[in-house]
Amino acid sequence: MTLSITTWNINSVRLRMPIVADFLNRYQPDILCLQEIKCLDEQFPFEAVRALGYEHIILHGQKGYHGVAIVSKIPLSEDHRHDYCKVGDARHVSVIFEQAGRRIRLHNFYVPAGGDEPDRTINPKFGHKLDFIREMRELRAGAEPGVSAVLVGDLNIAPLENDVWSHKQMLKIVSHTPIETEGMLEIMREGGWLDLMRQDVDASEKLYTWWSYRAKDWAAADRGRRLDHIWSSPDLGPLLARIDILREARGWEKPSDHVPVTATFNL
DNA sequence: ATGGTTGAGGTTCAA
Repeated sequence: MTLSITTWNINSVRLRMPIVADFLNRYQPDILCLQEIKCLDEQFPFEAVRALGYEHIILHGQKGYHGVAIVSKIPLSEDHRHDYCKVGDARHVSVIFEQAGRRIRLHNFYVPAGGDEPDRTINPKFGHKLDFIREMRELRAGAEPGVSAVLVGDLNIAPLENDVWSHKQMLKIVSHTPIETEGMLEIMREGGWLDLMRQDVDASEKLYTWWSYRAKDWAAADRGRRLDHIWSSPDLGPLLARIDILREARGWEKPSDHVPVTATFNL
């Protein structure tokens, strides 16, 4: 039995519903995790999503900014929303589901972008990002006995040299500064998480999930970053069948600046 | 070194 989970920063789910429908119709993942839905819970396009066969919907919405959603063909239970840094942002939701007799906790994150200046003394948004990822260290892949774990989302950090188009030129750019990349590796080490994308694609290869809207020609310049991630507890590592990064979605009509990333498991 | 684009909700912020 297989299990497929997609993560996608959608940058307004209401505006982007046509490409969400195209994606779900074509690829049919079991579960889709969205970030930056940019709407209140009651504004979510429930009917359109349910009509596509995704009847189980868990939201943590917010007016205008942020917001995360999990839509699923598989029933979802035990949903939680953690208010990181206690600022009232909708940046996390988690659920438990069951597939092939296995219970899995799924976390969906939208980590703060952190602004432009990588110095918390002059940029509070960068400080917030550092505090947020520090708090994420508490999250253990093995927190619940008998329950496997998957963590996905837009983590807004590209941790490895080949997660950015130029390591050297990006070292002082927010998303690839050492304090962020080391902080992310520390979350993984302390929490016992596996980086499933890098299990599938060697660290020597460039790997991107996001391309800026500001480039004249995103595909030609190809100055991407790997900001979106799929992690799991160690027991799921050997069960990973493949990772698919849908680069072509960056070229769709009215695209998000992030593309869908899907992990498929053989359970 | 700089500026470039997008979305939501309003004449500006966050990304």
